[in-house]
Amino acid sequence: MEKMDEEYKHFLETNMFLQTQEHLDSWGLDEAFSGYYDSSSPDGGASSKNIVSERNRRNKLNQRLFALRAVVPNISKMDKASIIKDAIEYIQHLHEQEKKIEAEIMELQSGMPNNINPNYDFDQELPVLLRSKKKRTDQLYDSLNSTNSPIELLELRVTYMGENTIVVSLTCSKRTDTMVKLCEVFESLNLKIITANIICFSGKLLKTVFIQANEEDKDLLQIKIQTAIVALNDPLSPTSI
Amino acid sequence: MEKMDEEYKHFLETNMFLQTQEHLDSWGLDEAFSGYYDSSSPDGGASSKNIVSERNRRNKLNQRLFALRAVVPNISKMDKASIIKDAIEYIQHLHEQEKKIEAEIMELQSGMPNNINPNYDFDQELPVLLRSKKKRTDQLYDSLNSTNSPIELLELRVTYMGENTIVVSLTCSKRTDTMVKLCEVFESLNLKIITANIICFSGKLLKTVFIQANEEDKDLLQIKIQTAIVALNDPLSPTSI
DNA sequence: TTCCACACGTGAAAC
DNA sequence: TGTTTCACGTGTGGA
Repeated sequence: MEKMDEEYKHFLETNMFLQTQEHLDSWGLDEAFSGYYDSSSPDGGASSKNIVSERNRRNKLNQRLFALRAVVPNISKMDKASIIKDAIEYIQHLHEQEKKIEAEIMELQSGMPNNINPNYDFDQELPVLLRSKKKRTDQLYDSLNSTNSPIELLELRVTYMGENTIVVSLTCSKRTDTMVKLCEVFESLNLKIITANIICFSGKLLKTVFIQANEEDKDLLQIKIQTAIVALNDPLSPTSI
Repeated sequence: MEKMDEEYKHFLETNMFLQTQEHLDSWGLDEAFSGYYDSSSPDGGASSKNIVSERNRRNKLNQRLFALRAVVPNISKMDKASIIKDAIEYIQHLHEQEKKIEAEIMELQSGMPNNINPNYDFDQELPVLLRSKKKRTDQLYDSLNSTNSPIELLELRVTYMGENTIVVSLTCSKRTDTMVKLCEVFESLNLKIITANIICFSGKLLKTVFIQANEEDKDLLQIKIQTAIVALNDPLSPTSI
């Protein structure tokens, strides 16, 4: 039995060579062989299903690792561990870069929150912030993509303007009840609103709200607005955090 | 011998439970045990080194996978394959995002060269851009930093909104004659202005202008506004381009 | 030769 | 129940 396993193993590896033309790739892309043993194993009976299952699992894992290698540039060593390591470093690199760019854009828009750029997704700008915040952001992302919600948020910016004033500027699709729901959101937050303004244009609603608040309240305010909109779009979801 | 292995295995897993307090994490973070078998295995001699080597290799791999899970948000399942899958999707997500942001900054930079951010290098983000553009950017940068100009432009965005309408949104410092000079600029450009609005706040002027124009005119309009402001600030310089 | 990385089969545990 | 996932020891082939 061991002899047969060995032969099968060699057969498999040899075929991998032929398939990938590179011995360094020998541990990936053998999904086509997953059904081989399966068809020739009505003899084993007992644990042969476990064998093929395990083999499929390993193949899947290697396939994933292969795919991971594909999306990460500058992979020096083809090592399994090295691939994961490079992927980690690459993600961290992207995080840093994102943080930099976020600071850049933050500064760019700090003086002028109510600019309109419809094809830009704002919540992708929050990179390595607090995990809870990120989670909430993702919930928001899911919620805003539900096309039947009254508020489809396209952009949200909260900027401190100095003199204890925060400017909230948001863009959303113009739908039925959007305007009233939007007002309800800001009503519910019990803010000290100095002045507010809504412009309707080109199927979009642009709302600008000047709020009396401290600079430290900026982030909290943004979170509160986001969660309020999410809760309004999807009252069933437990967005209590 | 198998019996002993089994016992050791159970011992290890039990300790993992105690260590991680969660059975889902049972396959990670056992680096502390890597030296255990090593010290108690002068008896085997032959292949026991291979055993401990293989164990170390597995531990390293699991550790890496654990670290990978840490840098990827939204990991739903703790599955090995799922972790890699989520990592792949996350990297692809970041790639898309990067592309978007690069386009965004491209637009920002081409439309608003007089932004101030000394500690960020645009050249890192824009690899093969035209050099002439960059040169012109520097010229404009010099012009805006003359603190005695009536218009110190802080931000300028020109966006096509659909329905033959372009929205110009700009921010500048509030100084003497800024408002009238700003109006003169837009007067001089002979545009089909639908509506315009200026908000003065916190030492800044925020001006929004809706202009009837085609989408193709967007970039040209942006340049015209920039050059008009520059020419207004420094009438002596030959900013005819 | 040793070292390293891998695929394999196997039993157990979790869902 | 069975299916899935895991760690383990082992043998193999390439540096």
